[in-house]
Amino acid sequence: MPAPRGMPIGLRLAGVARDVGRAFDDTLAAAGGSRPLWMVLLALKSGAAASQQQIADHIGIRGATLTHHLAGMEARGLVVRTREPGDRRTQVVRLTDEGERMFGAMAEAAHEFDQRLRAGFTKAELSHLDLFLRRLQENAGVRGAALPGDATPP
Amino acid sequence: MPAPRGMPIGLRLAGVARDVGRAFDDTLAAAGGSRPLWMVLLALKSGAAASQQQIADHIGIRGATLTHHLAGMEARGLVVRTREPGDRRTQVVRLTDEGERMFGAMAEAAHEFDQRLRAGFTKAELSHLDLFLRRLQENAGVRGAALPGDATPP
DNA sequence: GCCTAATCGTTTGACATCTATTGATTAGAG
DNA sequence: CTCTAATCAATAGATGTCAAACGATTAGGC
Repeated sequence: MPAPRGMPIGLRLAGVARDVGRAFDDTLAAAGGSRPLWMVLLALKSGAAASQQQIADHIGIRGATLTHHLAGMEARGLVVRTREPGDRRTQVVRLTDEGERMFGAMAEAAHEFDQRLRAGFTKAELSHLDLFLRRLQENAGVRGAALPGDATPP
Repeated sequence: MPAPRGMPIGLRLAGVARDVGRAFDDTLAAAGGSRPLWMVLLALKSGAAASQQQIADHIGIRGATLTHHLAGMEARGLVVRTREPGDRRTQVVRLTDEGERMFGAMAEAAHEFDQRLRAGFTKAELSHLDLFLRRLQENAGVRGAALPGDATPP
């Protein structure tokens, strides 16, 4: 059977993402939140998403998963869900004042983490890394969710 | 509060890894397996790990998680766990013939997937990508598990 | 030999995620 | 207006993962 020559790039990616993700989880936990919570807050604050459907698409998770997260966040007083008047299937999600404060606390932590990740990278290297990652995503053949900073899809 | 300038690199990494991982999961599922199962088989076949402790360290998951995976694999007849004679705390894990066959089926699928991921990359680019990913891992400050292809740690 | 600390694997419970299904609502055709 | 198909969110169950706690075993000091 074929033995992969050199390190399978997918394994490297998964391993690094796991480790970086764990560190980020710890960072967000220290700020009182969690990664799913941060992603929801970020989607709402960025204005890229307002309905549950949009948030789930934006983050790249399933609607069922988001329902669970929002249930917890609403119970915690961070968001409020209301039915959209023109289409009662749709739940619109809005941040509460407490949610705004939570975002602020986590945004600072997230920014510092990002700066930390960038240590030792030149602008050109970051640009190349971004390009490489996108190419991997395309090669995998899965159409990923739009992420903050991506050009708005048509 | 500081707004991250440009796309946070950690989010890009997490998003791409999620998408690539999902595609890999689908690939392995089509071959009759799953990613955790593949990682365990790979660790055993590579000779890098024999005890549960070693496998968990090698893959980068907790011992509790591995216990669950191995329970399923043993029930499926893919592995056999035995107590090491010189230290009865330690479980040694061995592949069965069925486990060998499963590995063969999945190795081919994994190899093709890896080739697919590498499409459009030059050797130099792959080398740079590997370097960048390792740097991210170091920057995150989490000592990751040794992965197949890494130099053996002292 | 006795005791304490460390190690290994297992069990329990919680979190995040997905698939499949369901109920409510809306869209579109006739 | 009626009916079918599509959409949105919620529910239930399964998978993968982790932390904490536990029991069994080993290591090391006295």
